[in-house]
Amino acid sequence: MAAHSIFDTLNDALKRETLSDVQVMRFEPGQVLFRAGEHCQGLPLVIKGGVKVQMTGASGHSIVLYRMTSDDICTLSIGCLMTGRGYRAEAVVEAETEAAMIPRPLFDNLMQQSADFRLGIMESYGRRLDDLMLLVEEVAFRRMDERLEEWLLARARKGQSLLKITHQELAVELGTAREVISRLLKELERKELVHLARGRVEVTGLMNRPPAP
Amino acid sequence: MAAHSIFDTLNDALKRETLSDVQVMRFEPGQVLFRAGEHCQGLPLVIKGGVKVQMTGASGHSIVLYRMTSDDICTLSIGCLMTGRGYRAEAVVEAETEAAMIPRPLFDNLMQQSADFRLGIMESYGRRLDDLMLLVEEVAFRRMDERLEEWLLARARKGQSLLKITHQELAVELGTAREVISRLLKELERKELVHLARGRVEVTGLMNRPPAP
DNA sequence: GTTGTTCAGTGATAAAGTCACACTCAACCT
DNA sequence: AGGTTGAGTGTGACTTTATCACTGAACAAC
Repeated sequence: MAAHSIFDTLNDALKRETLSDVQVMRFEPGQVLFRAGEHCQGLPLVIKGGVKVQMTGASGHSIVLYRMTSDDICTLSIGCLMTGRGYRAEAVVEAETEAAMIPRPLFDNLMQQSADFRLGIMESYGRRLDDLMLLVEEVAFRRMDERLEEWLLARARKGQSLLKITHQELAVELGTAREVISRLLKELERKELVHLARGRVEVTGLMNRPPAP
Repeated sequence: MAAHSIFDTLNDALKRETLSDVQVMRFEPGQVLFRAGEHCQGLPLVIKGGVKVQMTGASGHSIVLYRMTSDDICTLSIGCLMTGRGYRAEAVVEAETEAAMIPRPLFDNLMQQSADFRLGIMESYGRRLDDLMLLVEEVAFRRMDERLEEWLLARARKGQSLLKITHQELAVELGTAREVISRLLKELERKELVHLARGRVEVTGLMNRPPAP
């Protein structure tokens, strides 16, 4: 199934209007799309690249909530745009990203004119809610060693098995403390499932595990 | 600010059409609006009452995700309706509830015709995302004793301080095990902040605490 | 009453989070 | 080159939370 942008569903007139109103921006890894507390300026639609959305608790700990990739619209921004409240999370660019910034009037217009656009937005929202519900369940009930193994395995499967990541970053991925990750990784190394180096985790022996449930 | 239904924003023609298409249903406490795995039949809009939405993990443990009250539309159902997937959570009626069941065609129609209706839906979604993000943070980073105290305090403030609830139910509210709640409550009783009885928690000494952050 | 059933209490143990600090490696700077 | 710096990692000691396996208490139905 070829990925296709939500814009492809628009008719020619709408597409022309969209192209004239939309501002395409480029972002480099590490750049911050928005921070907690800031107000929404426009609605980002990721054309290509990767952005992670994470939030920081009162304790100072952070956790990655979800990721946006090609053709994802930032549902969080819709909420901020509609209610006028500030962001509760922050978005950090991971891979080189192109995003279309949709101004509010254009968004309103598209919502009114295109049933497919509406459907796309609703589906995005549905997926985000699902993601977050799943995350709540994970964080509340699942064991950290399992979650870590699954995370590493998922990354290793799609891409190389040599991951460039620090223990601290892994801790933020799973919403725990760095020490916990360090100890669990040591344990995995003892079982010869990974090989560790500074800023690196090489997955060596997890590959024939049952996939995530 | 008087609560007003999202329907009040509609013009007369739409309101007439809506009233003829919508089926108002009544639910008693304990009834289940939908279960995990089931497919969505129509979009519930709560007119009055209270419904809790909770999910159960693979471990068999449950956690309350959020609640719906007057004028809340079930955003979870929109997602199911749009994507055709089954529910991931279940909805349990807490107080006697009246809800309008909106069929898909009417929903599509309203989304097309009314900007205010669209705005209302978007705002609902925004609130749900916010709720869930906050919940993730709570579950991931906050201490259980604090969360329990805050939960009891919030309930005690709006209503009577004598709560009819079991330890098991409290455990589901906070997404933990019953034993944990039992021990924490015992500790609170020892500090003379609550008084315990079978199926009851009376909040006696928490009232002059700092409100939730 | 007796008999179930739901609810609550508790000890033992394991997993996870917190705090404090030491060590290691790589980059940068005279 | 040697030294300094800072991010990244390892670990012990301790607390909090989760899990397991029970026991007993309160209530309802018979």
